[in-house]
Amino acid sequence: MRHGNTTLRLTECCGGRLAPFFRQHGTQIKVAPGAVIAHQGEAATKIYRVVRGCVRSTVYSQDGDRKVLQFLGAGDILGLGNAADWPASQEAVDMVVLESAPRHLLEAELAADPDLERTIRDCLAQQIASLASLLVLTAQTTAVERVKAFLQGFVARRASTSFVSLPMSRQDIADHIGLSMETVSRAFSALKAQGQIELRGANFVRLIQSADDERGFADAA
Amino acid sequence: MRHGNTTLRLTECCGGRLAPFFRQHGTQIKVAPGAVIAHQGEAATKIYRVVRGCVRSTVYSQDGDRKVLQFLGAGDILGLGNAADWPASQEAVDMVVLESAPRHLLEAELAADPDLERTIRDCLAQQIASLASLLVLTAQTTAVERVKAFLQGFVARRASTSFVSLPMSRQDIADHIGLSMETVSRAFSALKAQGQIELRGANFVRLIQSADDERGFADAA
DNA sequence: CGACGAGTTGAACTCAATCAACTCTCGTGG
DNA sequence: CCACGAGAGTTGATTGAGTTCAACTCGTCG
Repeated sequence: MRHGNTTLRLTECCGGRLAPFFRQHGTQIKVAPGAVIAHQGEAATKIYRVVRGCVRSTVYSQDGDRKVLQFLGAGDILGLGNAADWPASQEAVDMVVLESAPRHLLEAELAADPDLERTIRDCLAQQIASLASLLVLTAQTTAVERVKAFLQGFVARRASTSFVSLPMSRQDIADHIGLSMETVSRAFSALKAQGQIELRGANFVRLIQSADDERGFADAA
Repeated sequence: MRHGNTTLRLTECCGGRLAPFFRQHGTQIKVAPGAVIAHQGEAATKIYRVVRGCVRSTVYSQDGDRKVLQFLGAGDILGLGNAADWPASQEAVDMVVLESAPRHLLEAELAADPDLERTIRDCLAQQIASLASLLVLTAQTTAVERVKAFLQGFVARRASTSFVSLPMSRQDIADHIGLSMETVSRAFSALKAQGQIELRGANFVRLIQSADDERGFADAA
């Protein structure tokens, strides 16, 4: 089965354009690895912008099953959807620095600045595209393909040809792409054995460009 | 970890509030079952509102694998994301009636009416929730559970306690929830055998309320 | 009526989940 | 400084749910 890579890229889309807003109204906070920034179901009164580190959006079902919807990095925004409550928990993967601002200030700003509305709509559309990509990725057949596609998507955002840090655990990746931790680990080993990736420790990867890494999806929504 | 239930409900959210816009600017068209309303990748110059029938948003990958992102019904809007191209193909499942309007007219309207912006943002947020639910549903373990959850989600939108029409094929459902057609069929049979659903032909279902269905996917809100 | 497509059912197989053992790294305290 | 322990990650063996291929049924439309 031939699959193109599913570009995961979201983000940095309107994050950049919201930077002035946060510079004006935001206060900076620091969150320790594993700590929860916002609980699923809680009232969402603030919005955040990731300055540094990696955040995972996680949905929990009744029985404790986890699903990681996305990993957010520098420039990404949390809390743009205008639901009253957080639809997912937002958790720090590593040491995270955030800018936070009250939601109502954004609403005020929006009323004044129509361009900002457009920006936010773009950002939401981007998020839709990102989730759609994840759905397609999840539908991809083999575990190795899924893991490879995930890595390509994640690394693409860094645009680096050398080693890239994977701050999240194997379990996080597993819960993201719908596999067990062991299978993810095996897929890493397989990709390494096939010469498709290089590992330094468990948390630094480098993708080896192979000839048939044609481009796959244009995203956007 | 106790977390709230995962609301599946999408749609009819802002569709209704866009009705006046379409009444003013829209023209009505009719699309035959199976016909394509918009091709993935094509320029998106129009937006549509479903008046009657069922539309599926489908993403195709290079090798022809299909993923059905969502089924849209009366009141739902196609083409709200402001990407230049359609991110997915929009296809008529059964006989569909649509209202269509040029995109630029909506843009013009938006500039004039700030409430409309808000409406659209709500609708996009809703779509994000819907995709997130699908991701969680896909992560759910067994095939039978997935099919049951799909049916509950689909029927919930009709709010009917009697038989509901399932316009889409087993293959459509399979491509939606990430199973093979045969497995979907088997799941239908199993649910029927367990007395959880009733079938009239292959395309009419009735859910049998069971005691422990209260908490499962009740959407509320 | 006949035929075609959609749906169902059956049987064999396969890939990932699961359970379990083991390694590696890193941080703590003797 | 080294021993120890804890947690993350890897690897192995087994099992099972879902895929696949194939036969068959059913309903619909010419």
